[in-house]
Amino acid sequence: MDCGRRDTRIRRLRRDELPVDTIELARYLIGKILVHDLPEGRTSGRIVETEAYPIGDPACHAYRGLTASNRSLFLDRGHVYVYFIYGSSFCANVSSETPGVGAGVLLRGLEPIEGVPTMEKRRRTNRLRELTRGPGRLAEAMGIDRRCDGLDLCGDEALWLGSVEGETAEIGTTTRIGLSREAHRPLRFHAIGSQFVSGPRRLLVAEITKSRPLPATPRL
DNA sequence: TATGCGATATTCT
DNA sequence: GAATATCGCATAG
Repeated sequence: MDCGRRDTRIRRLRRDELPVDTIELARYLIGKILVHDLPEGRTSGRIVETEAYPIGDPACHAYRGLTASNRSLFLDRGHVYVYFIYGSSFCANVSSETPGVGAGVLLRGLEPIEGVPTMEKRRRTNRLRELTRGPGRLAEAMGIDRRCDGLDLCGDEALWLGSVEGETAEIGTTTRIGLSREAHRPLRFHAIGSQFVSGPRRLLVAEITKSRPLPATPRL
């Protein structure tokens, strides 16, 4: 892979580039970039693990209909839904269907690109692999909390989705993690070979669905 | 590497 | 009151 003078600037994704389908979006987001610009600096990383929570899925937070807490899942695709779980962690999702339809994609793993020192400070550790591996760690490292709920990732905001040209990941498909309902469905996607994918190793062996290597992390 | 456990806050029953 | 899309630490092999 070319690691020379190529311009690796991150380009903002437009909403019309996002698939209008939860499962397709979950796959599409593997290899894309999540960026958060705050006064303390930019943090960014490559998305390496997602889970789909599609329409009609009992495990989806939108399954029982619109409430005050899950309303962001019903926004047009490309908005953030943030929730707090187990008394300890925030998790970030990307809304994934048309306005009024509730579904989302959980972001579970990120490969840090920019702002590692900021992430280390937020996470209170300097162990690289533990900065952004897992949904709660990812949100904490990126400075994502309930204030981000409802933001438009495709708008002109501090938190946004980006792309570096030419990226394609070798994507593995497995069952989702931490569920008691609908636990059998193959709705978890990950970049094969990434050190920043969560969950037990045995899950990494599952079906390979694409076959081009993830490029080297761009130096920005 | 893997398994188990306790802590914790919010939401819904 | 129960359940939960988790984390960090402990322990065993």
